[in-house]
Amino acid sequence: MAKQSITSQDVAEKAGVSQSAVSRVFTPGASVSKQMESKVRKAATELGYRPNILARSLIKGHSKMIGLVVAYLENQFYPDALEKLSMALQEKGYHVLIFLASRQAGNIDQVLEEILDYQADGLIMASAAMSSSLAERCHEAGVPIVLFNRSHEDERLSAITSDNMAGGRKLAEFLVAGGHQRIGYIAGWEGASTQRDREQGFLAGLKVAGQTLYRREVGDYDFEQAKAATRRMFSGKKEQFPDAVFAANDHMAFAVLETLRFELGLQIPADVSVVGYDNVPLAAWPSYDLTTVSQPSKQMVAETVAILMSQIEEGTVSPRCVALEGPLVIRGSARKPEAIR
Amino acid sequence: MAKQSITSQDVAEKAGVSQSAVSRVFTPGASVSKQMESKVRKAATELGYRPNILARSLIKGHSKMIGLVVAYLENQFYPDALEKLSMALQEKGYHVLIFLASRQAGNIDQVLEEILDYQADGLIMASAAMSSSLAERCHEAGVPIVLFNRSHEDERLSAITSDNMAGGRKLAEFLVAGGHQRIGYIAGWEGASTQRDREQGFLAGLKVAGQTLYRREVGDYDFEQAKAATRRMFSGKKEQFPDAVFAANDHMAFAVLETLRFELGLQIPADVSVVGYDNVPLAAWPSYDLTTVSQPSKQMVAETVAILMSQIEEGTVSPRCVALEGPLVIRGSARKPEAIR
DNA sequence: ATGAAAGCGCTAACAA
DNA sequence: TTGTTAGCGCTTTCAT
Repeated sequence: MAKQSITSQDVAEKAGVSQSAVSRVFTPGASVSKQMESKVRKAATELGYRPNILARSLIKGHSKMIGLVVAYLENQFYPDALEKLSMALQEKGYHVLIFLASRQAGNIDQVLEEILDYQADGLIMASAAMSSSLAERCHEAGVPIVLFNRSHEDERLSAITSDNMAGGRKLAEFLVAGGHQRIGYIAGWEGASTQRDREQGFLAGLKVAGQTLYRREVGDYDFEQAKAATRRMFSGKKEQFPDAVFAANDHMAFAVLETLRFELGLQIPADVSVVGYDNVPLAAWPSYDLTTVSQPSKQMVAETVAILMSQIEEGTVSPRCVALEGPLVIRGSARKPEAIR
Repeated sequence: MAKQSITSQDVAEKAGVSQSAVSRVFTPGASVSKQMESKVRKAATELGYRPNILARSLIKGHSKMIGLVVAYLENQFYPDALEKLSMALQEKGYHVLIFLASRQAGNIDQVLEEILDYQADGLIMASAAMSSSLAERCHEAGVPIVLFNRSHEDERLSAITSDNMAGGRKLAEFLVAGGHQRIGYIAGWEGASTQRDREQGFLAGLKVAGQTLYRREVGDYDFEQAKAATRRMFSGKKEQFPDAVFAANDHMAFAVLETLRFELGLQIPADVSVVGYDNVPLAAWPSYDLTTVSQPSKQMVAETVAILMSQIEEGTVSPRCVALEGPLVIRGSARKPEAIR
């Protein structure tokens, strides 16, 4: 087994030129003559030579790798985002060093350090929190960080989200317009900015209509916990059940729907309306047909990559926070305003 | 912005020792005295020093990075596997450099080369095909490859799958025992070994019972295509509809269920039984309640990592092919044998 | 146990 | 345009 890889030196000898000539041929924008180019390339392909990126990175001071931290892959929003992010970065010549954060995020900082040890040029945090001391460290090391689908009070961090407040408000307005009077809310993980903002917007929307939250339970953005939350919310007298539920994301909304239909035997939306947030692919499947707010993930990814690139390439460390508005997607899981005319 | 990172030289100066002493402190298993250790560590933490892994990799000849190629993240089997794989590798001190293969897999080889340029110590191919010339290249470079959920005829490649033939057979036996007479099959992507093996096992199972396939359509492991395949399969006279369908994976089975219920108004399993393969989380949700074969993803991941580690660390390049058997998970989407007694 | 010195494979001045 | 030389930050002989 020939573990030894081919070096530029090998190519140089074969082509009868200097080692640096070989380097130049593989360095975009270096000055090489036509014949040198072809001579070297010939030798290189014959030997199967490819430059060692690690050595290049060591000199250039950048690795063309982006660290990506992501959790909750069960929530289909994230695999989808991961795919888009990875594709977009690849197009820019970057590659993704991934870390899956587990639920008990104790080890996150440690692994982030490891990612930094690999000289990652930037960091994307899709969900998951990091300590502000680490944020400090990254800042000092000149490694830009952008939060994806999370906002943060820290001045040094860029953050891309959808406009969760506006989205929450739209949902409230829609439910109110649909004639709902007893509106419940299944909260996500309380530590998440998405949870906070969606709820805040939702409450504001209700308030404008002179309503308040009828019931509230916490589902922690988790499927099983959302089922439990639903059971709690729909306990007691049937007449006092909520007539509408907003689950802070689609993933939980599915749990709500499953529980309502199959455990409590309720009709959707005749007995109770359900709305979610994210517009994951599943939301469009007829079984769920979920009314929800669409996260503009394509734009979110584009913004994320753009900010990262500008911070890396221009050395700009002026953090930007962007909240992209996403449309309300009206489907069949909630009674519509027209229906009550 | 202090883009300059702290080097072992900086630490050495601060601690008043040689640079190589610093290196030894951070090299597990090197001989350093207690006082040297503490002196260096003190200076290191004060400066916030961490070794540059790229430089280390350049010397050691390995990067502690594993390249991972994955596609079809909509099929929840893969996010789940990705998570497990990443976790398991992390525990071994490896990190994952990921590449999302797009459907039009033309560029796969190119990106694989890029991953190799990063001196990845090994490669995991979860789905997606690679040219045999590239496999050759990896072999020559001494980079072990293991196929995850795909088998391959190439001698040089290790491959971990579930026992797709056995799984297909179990499903056939189950449907036959359930009294079904007109059994249809929605095939996955014809280029995939999983598709081939599941179908082969399924056909063998039918044959034992004296049956043959009633209808067959191709769904390419894609949701929309599986819907179209279902429409084709259930066209014509209602009396001639299949009474059972095996979709080559759960992802397509969901499409079948949606189409049958909401477009054709059929009852499951009263009018037609549906079974899938993978046992993704969604299969357990009451809306689908899908009878399926479970892929033992935990064991598959463990085997994959074990093989990779042994090939990397021992330099063994004796490819192993493993097919792990997974149980039939009986739920409500298919008529059960008891029901016809 | 420690320091000096020689590279790992490459890029980037510097000459020529 | 090309070759020569000096490193990038680290590990690893080799002396001491």
